[in-house]
Amino acid sequence: MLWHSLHQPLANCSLLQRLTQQCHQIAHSVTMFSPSNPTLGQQVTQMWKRVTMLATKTSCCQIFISRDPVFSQALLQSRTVPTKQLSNRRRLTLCSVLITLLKNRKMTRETKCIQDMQGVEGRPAAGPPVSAYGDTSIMESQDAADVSSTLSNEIDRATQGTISLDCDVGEDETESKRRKLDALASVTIPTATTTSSIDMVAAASRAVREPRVVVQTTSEVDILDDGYRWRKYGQKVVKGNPNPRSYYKCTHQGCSVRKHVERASHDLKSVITTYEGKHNHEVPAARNSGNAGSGSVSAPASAPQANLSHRRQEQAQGSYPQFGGATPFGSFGLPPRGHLGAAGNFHFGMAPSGMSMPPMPAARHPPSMMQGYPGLMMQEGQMKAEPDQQSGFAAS
DNA sequence: CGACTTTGACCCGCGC
DNA sequence: GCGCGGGTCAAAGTCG
Repeated sequence: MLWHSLHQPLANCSLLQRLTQQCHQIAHSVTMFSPSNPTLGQQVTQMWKRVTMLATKTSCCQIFISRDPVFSQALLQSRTVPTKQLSNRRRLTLCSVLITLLKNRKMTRETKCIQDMQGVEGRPAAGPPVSAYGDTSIMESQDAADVSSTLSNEIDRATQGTISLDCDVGEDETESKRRKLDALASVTIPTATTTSSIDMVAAASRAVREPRVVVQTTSEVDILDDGYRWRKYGQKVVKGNPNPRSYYKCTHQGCSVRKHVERASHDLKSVITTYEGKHNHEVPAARNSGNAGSGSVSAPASAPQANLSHRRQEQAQGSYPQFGGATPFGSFGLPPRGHLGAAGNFHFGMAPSGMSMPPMPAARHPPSMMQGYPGLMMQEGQMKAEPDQQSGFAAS
C-alpha cells in the first residue's frame, strides 16, 4: 500500500473539515460493515477527534490517504463507499485515513507542540495508529510512521510512494538569498496561513526555505511534464544513488523556481522530482500553436522535456507522466483552469490509452477540493501512473 | 541564431 | 581547519 502525504497547515483548513465529514461517513460505513465489531466505527471517530485536536494544536499535519481506488474515489467525491465494492481489505483500508502530526526537528516551536502531543498520546506522534483499528498491513503502518517521522527524508519517502508538500514561507528569493535565509531559519517562524487554499501549504516543515514539493512517479522517462518550461543547469551524482540528479530552472523571466530530478536508487522506474519555489507566472503558453488550447494538459508546453526524452535513447516512449499544469501544486499557484483538463477531469496526459480513468466529474467536487488539494489530485494521477503500486509495494 | 544541454570548476554548509 | 557532498555557475557544445 502506498500513501500520499500532504503537509499543510490546519488553520483555515477546509480539508480538515471535509475529512472530518468523511470520517463520520467512514465510521458509519465501518459500523455497517463490521456488525461483529460495533465499536470499530466509534474507534475511528475517536481516533479522528484525537488527531484533529492534536493536529490543530501544532497547526500542521500530514494526511495520509489510502490509494485504494475505491476508497480514494469515495474520499474525493465525498460519498460513502457502496458495500458491494468493499472487500475485507478495503474495509480495513477505510480505517487507514491517518493524520499524524508533522515532526519538524528544526522548528522548536512545533517540536514543543509535538512533545505536548506525545504526552497526550502516550506514544510517539508518528506512531501507527492505523494498526489499532484493524489494518493488517504492517507496511502501511510503518510507511505512515516513516513519513511522518522525518521530514528530512522526503526523498526516501517519495520513493515509498508518497507525494510530499514540504511547505515553508515561500518568497521568491534568489539562491544566494536563500542560502542566507537558511542561516536565519532557526529564528524565522513561518507565518500563519492565508485564507487562500493555494497558500495553505505555506506552513511548516523546514524553516524558511522555498516551498518544496517532492513528487515520485513511476515512469520510463525522467522528467514529469508539468507544463512549465525548464532549463537544465546542472547534473550531479549524489551519494547513495548511482543515477545522476539533474537540476532545472524555470526559464520564465524572473521566476526562480527550480527542480531537480533523479531516479530512485532502489527503483529505476521511479522518478523523484523535487520542486522548489513558487512560480510567479502561469503555465507558459504552448510553443506548438497547433496544440494550444486543446484542453489536453500541458503537452504542448513540454517541448524541451519531450526533446530531452527524444534525445535519450534509453528512455522509452509512450509513458510520459504529466501533472496537468498543476505540478507545482498549491504552493506554486494554480494553473489556468483550462489546464486542469476538460471539465476538471484529471488526467495524466499521455498515460496509456487503454488505462481507464475513473470518472471524476468536476461538478462533484467543490472547487476548493480540487484546487486547494492538488495532492489529492495527484493521488489519482499516481493511481494511473502506478497501476500496480500496491502489489509492487508489498513486493518491496 | 536562439534555446537548451553538457560538464568541470567553483561555492558553501556541515560534520569531524 | 579540512574534507566531503550538495548545489550552482558558466563556457562550450548541440540541435533545430
